[in-house]
Amino acid sequence: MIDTFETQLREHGLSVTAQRLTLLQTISDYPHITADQATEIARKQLGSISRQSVYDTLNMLVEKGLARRIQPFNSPALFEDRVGDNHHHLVCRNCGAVEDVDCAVGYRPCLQASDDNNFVIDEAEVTYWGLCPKCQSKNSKSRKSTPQTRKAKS
Amino acid sequence: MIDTFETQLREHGLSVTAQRLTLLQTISDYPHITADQATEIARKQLGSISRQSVYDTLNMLVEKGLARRIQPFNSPALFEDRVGDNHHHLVCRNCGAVEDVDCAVGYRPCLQASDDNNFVIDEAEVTYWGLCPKCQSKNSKSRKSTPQTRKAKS
DNA sequence: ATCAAAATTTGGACAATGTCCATAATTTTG
DNA sequence: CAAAATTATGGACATTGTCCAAATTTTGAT
Ligand SMILES: [Mn+2]
Ligand SMILES: [Mn+2]
Ligand SMILES: [Zn+2]
Ligand SMILES: [Zn+2]
Repeated sequence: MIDTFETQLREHGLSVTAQRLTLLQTISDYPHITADQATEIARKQLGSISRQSVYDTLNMLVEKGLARRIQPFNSPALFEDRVGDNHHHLVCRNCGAVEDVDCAVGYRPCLQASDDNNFVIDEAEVTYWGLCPKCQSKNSKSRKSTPQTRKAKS
Repeated sequence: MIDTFETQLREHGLSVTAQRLTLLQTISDYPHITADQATEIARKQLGSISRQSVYDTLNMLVEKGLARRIQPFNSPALFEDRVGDNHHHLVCRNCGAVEDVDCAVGYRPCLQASDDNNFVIDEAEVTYWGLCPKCQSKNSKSRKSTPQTRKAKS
């Protein structure tokens, strides 16, 4: 799988470095991860990596279309490797949990704004706000930020 | 008009203070304003107001449904007084300009997620990303720095 | 109008997230 | 392998926002 990552990097004219390969693996394993969490995980692989490299790499991956960045209120940016399918996100107002949700209407329907004000639109980001099942029952008044610990994708 | 603001505050069980009246006026005058910009403007009215009061007040107005907060990537939170109509936003990737755009399909259509994962959804935030007319013509002169655009050592 | 309780405001410290910059190290090119 | 290009590093710095305890203002009841 790391091999595919190398190919992806080369196809985009990017140097192949251990840092980039590791971060590609990381966002593949942990969807909706913060830069900080990615740093922590990458460090277990690499021994060390600078914070700046993590930001540079994640930003660059987004730029190249190899990763996607979402930014819910009250949360640092989250990164994921699921790109190109224009999917959306459910975000819990209480605990910050994030879930993927497929586009409601079909292929990139949201790119049709009612009036584009002469903007050239390339993406529609949809965030559904609410309460996750756990926070509905717990009725918990607690917590505000700090994305919770995440489990790796199986 | 300040009178209406006073009524609004009382109806929500809130004390009426010069700071709150001024900020209500401010977000009415300047849609999509940052907390910092609001502070600057409010200070011209009031002489002084603490940063904390501005945040407290704006957050509280959002909480009470008297204001709305949007948070585009790479931008501080923006506040506006246009609430309850589920309108959306165009954001320029280059200069950050924000424009209102009415809901494409009708009344709160976006609250219909294809699969709600058992979340209780109360809002759908839609952000259309692209380039504003000005930035389309100006080309990439004022682009923000990315790993790719950073200068090599001199 | 006056007073005490409740609510709000203030300022300074602090936290979180992210970028800038110069230099060092690594990777790619030839 | 050496030169050139690219990338990584770390430390300073900027921005945005919150925490906290003391001071002030507002409210509600005499
Ligand atoms: Mn996702
Ligand atoms: Mn708006
Ligand atoms: Zn939750
Ligand atoms: Zn623009």
